[in-house]
Amino acid sequence: MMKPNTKRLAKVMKALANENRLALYLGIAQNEESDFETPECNCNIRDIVKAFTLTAPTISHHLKELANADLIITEKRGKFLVRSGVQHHIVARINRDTLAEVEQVLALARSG
Amino acid sequence: MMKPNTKRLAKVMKALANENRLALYLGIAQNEESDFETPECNCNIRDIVKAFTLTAPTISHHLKELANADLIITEKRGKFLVRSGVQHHIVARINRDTLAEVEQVLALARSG
DNA sequence: AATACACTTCGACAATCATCGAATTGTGAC
DNA sequence: GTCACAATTCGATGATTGTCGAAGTGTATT
Repeated sequence: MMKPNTKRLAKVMKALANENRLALYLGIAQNEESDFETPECNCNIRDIVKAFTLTAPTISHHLKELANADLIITEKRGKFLVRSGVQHHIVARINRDTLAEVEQVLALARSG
Repeated sequence: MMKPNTKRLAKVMKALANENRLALYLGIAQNEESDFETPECNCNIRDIVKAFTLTAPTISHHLKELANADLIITEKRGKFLVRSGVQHHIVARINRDTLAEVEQVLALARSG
């Protein structure tokens, strides 16, 4: 079994080590599934973020951190439809490869 | 499915978010299996620690942090056999319950 | 072009953290 | 009791982090 890249893994863990950032990540996980592919989705970051008390700069910072650890993939979408309330700029989804990486190492730890 | 306790989970992640501490944790995982139950084991913390460049206080700090996040369980063992080179004070093993907790949340994130 | 949002970048600041050396405590050997 | 070694506790210190408000950028509506 390959020795895990602790440096890289630690970076991923660090990205999940902040309560708000973790909640953000899990929030994205819950929303992405149904909405990401549909163009009319109102599943942009904003919808998730509304539940947080953090300011926009902080959210932006956290998102960058998650993306930087390859935990999420973000996309800008330029569809504005203010009248109908659909105005999404950024959508995010979970990067399953990274998730799998982490799970693999943990499984390795479990079995010695 | 129960909403994950993000506060607690973030604490666990934080304990794994430092490269050295993560390596320590994985090192324990690798060693515990074979040695923890045998009384003649030379699988004490010291053996693992030898590979690190960190000083004793730092190791102690990291171990406490891991234990505090319920990631490992430590035990003091008072067996000294200096002649034969076996002198172990502390042995540690992985807490599988916590590991399972983490894996569960990640699985939840994977499946949306 | 002017307005309206959504988001990012840029300092700034307090809080937390990783690490160390020195001193202390604990445990077994002699 | 004393010696040797293992581990912890106690500051101290430099580095990193989470958060913010202010200012800037981009994009679409009017």
